[in-house]
Amino acid sequence: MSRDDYESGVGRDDGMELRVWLRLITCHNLMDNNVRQKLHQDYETTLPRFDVLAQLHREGAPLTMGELSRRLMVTNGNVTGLIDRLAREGLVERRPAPDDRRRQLVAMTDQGKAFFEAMAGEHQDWIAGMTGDLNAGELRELFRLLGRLKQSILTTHDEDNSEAAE
Amino acid sequence: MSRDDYESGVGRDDGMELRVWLRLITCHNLMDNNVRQKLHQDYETTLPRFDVLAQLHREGAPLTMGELSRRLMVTNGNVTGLIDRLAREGLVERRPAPDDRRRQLVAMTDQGKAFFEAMAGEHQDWIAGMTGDLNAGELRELFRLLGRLKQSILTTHDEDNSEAAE
DNA sequence: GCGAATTGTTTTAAGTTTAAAATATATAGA
DNA sequence: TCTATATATTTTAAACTTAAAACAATTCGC
Repeated sequence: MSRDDYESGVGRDDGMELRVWLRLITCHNLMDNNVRQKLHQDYETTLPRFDVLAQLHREGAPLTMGELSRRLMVTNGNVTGLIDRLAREGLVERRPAPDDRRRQLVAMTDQGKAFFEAMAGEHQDWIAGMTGDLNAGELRELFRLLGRLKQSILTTHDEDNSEAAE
Repeated sequence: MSRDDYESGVGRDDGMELRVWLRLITCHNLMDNNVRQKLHQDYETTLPRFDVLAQLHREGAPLTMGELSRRLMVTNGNVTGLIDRLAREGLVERRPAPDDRRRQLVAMTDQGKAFFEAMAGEHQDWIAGMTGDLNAGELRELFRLLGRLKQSILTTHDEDNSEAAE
């Protein structure tokens, strides 16, 4: 089932840029939906919550709301709601930052750390499973080209902030 | 600003699969957020609505709710709400399918077609701009590798439906 | 120090999204 | 036919997400 997807019906003369973009969306959606569903079924949690815990776990220290917002590439208000729910579950806790009373530090609880570590290994297996057909060389080359794309996006797409100087 | 992103803090010994996945998420988020913001600023519309119109425009004919759901890779209920809002804006209209009274056909109105076509060219320019640093060979290779990834995902991630046979 | 601009977070309103249940119609088998 | 099963869509409740406004605290320039 679901042979069709985002790419279906792309005209044969669309630019290569658009075709790359549509295929990237397809891959993202397929993997994203798969991970989301497994987190729901196996751990009764959601991908955004997993992502917050992953950032905190990798940092190994509390992060501010704003830093989480930047790393997850979502708005501040979004993070507020996510942390509310994670705190209600007992997986993280808020602490006032000692040096700046505007800031909130978000720290994982022991329970949150244990919960994330229980998921993390399986999560990596899911990803490895889905990328299993690609050999090491293909993975490296894909990684390299995505790095090129990332740099291209970051250097190109900032021509709109032209009124910042006044 | 926003030098940090989803990838920051990846341990140096994480598998290459995970690193590819994180970088793919980063590229997707960067481009997705950029397109979303431009659609909002320039056309006062949203990416999901653009996506629905794009599918209808490419098909060149009405699509059922279910077919839209499959192509956009979102749930049926999601499409119901999207079509409600697009219909309220006068950009699409619902029609009962002639042969099957369960089905709803969704057709673009003339207004919807004109609106999409006004956006489509600029949309392609946005994508081309963001991918501008990659030459034709890199784009082709990225397209090919994403195709390999897509096939890998589709062939691998279906080992969970083991109770369907009884 | 004081006031203005900046930075960090939350709130608000609207839209998006999912999973699950409900509804309606069609199809297949006894 | 009649009933069970399957398919197509909508509804529901909760969560996610954004943009914009509001609020709070800091920093900067005088």
